Amino acid sequence: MRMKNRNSLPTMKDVAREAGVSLGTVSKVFNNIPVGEDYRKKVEAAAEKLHYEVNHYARGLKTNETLSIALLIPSLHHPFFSALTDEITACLMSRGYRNILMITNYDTEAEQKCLTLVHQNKVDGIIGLTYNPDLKVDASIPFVTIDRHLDPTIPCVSSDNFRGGQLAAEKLLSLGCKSLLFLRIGSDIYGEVNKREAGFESVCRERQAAYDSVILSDTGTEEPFFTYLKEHIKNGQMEFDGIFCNSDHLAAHVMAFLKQEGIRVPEDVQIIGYDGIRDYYSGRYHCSTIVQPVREIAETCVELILVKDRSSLPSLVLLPVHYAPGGTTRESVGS
Amino acid sequence: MRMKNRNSLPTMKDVAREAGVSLGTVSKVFNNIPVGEDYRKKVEAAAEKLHYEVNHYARGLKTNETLSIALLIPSLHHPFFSALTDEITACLMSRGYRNILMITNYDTEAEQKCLTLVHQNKVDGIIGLTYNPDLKVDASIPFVTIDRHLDPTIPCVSSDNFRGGQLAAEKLLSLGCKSLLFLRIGSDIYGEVNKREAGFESVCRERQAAYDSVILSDTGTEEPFFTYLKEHIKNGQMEFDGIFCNSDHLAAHVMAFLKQEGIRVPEDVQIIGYDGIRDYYSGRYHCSTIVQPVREIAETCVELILVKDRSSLPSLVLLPVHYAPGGTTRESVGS
DNA sequence: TTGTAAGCGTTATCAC
DNA sequence: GTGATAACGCTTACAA
Repeated sequence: MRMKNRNSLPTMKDVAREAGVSLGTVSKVFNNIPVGEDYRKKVEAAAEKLHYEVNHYARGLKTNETLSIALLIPSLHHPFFSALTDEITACLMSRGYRNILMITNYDTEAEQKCLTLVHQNKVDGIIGLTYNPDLKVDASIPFVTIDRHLDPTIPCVSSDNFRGGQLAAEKLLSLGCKSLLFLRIGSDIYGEVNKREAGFESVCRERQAAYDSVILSDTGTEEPFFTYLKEHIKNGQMEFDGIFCNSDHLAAHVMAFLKQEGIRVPEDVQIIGYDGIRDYYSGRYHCSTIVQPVREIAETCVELILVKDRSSLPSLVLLPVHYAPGGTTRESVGS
Repeated sequence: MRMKNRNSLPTMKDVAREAGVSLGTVSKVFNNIPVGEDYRKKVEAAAEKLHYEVNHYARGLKTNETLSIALLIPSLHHPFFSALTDEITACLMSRGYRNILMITNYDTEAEQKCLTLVHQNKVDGIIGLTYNPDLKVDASIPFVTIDRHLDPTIPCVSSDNFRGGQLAAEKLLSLGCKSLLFLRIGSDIYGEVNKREAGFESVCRERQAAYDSVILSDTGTEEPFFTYLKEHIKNGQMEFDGIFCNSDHLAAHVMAFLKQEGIRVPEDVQIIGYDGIRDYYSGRYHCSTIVQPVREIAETCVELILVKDRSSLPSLVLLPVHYAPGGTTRESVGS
């Protein structure tokens, strides 16, 4: 058996020689193209013997298919992002695709740079959870976004944020709250996530419930919330008795502040967050929350990115959310 | 300008034609091989105009370099794994490499299967945090493991587990503990992680402190610990006053159990865990803990995997840990 | 220096 | 159904 010049691996040519058939036949075997049964056997035996594996790079060069998808995600420190990444990766793998992971660190420039990197890599598609409102994406490569709209031709997958906001308001009201508050901090750019507020407010208005909302653009500090909250504490009594926070993360910070101010949760004020990722250590939710269907979001992204005919894709797919109690609401009271 | 047959992207040939130079010259420009200044200018202009990007697949086919590294990790739900993955990915990207992420789900077969997948993909190296004790790895491809030993020729990167165990014992003793306990649950196969116990015990013996330890193989339940602990509670009083848990995760479960039994932490018993990943929501440690240097581990893995001359690699690299109080120890007492 | 041409390991199009 | 052979887009001797 001849060794190739490099320390290199066997090629189809080697398999062909070993099996005593032609190169083309070997290729057909590995592409499930009909071939005489005896030939197939010989090829398979030879491949086995040589430990042959098809070279995806050579194949990709010919077919323009790489069986790999790039995922752009801001960070894996956020449990929602890491859960999403986990599910997307698993889902891709189960379909024979590889995930090229790119961490963008919430940096709009990094996002754009990743796209050119990925472009060089000739991936078959990109799934992106990004913050750059005017990300320049190459129309020639399949793209799916999570929570953000980039272009009407690019499908966006998200949880049903509007419904989530409604659910939160409905729940707080049914749990006996009389005066509601919505708190949000995050990116200024418009995304699906903004609809949480709209859903929340629609219920408040419909039921003629008192409510207020405070929206903070993402400056890195929640201080303004605390200033606001402080102004609304009179005689150690909170003016609001139900708070819907845009995320579980924000809810955690608000709870820490309230504790420090001597306001009890859920006795004095009930809180609902959004995301619904369970704490890894305790297995519990961090707070009562609107749970995002992480797996369904992941599966939908993967399905959409792999669709061959991209002429008639949905521009938006909304996946159902549900409410889960997590100790920051008084479930026994209302329902 | 001629359009290629497919909807395809410009190639070096196109750039060469556009710039009025030869194919080889274009290649040289993109590989930083000396070329006349005026030629370089022309090529760069043409590339810019055509939005040319080099095709990594074609290049990889020639050079046998793919600029991509595969990472095998059990899951991203575990905060330590997701933090590690985040850092490794960022580190790879900063060096112009891509991360092909593979989730193995703690499944030894999946681990092996990933390796063949990755083999096809012709990655330049593999970083693996795996559980399969007899993983068959191809010696021809650079490999670095985290926390496990596969083969003396394969570098293993880990935190200094022995020192971590020592630190935990030293800390508990200096905080006034008289009777120590070590608790561990996890994979049976021998890895660096096992040294936590040895370090802990070495200090206990040296200082002639009373201690016991309970080791559980990973059957999915911590019940036996609780049975054991229960047996050592007399009159609502715990026999041990200092517990070192193999992980923060285990510490969390032990704490939950103790709370349920009416044992107070840290008043009655002090607890130290291992890992030291801060809670994303509160920014705090989950417990007093031995902190693993996640970033350093990531950087070391990346450095080792990219080393060209693989003839003289260390077989083991231990990175320093430190202790961090996290509310489950009585810091004021001892130090 | 710059251009030319021979592969890298596949797939795909032909004749046979 | 099978076997040559020409691409795919690039790197790299080697020739000019």
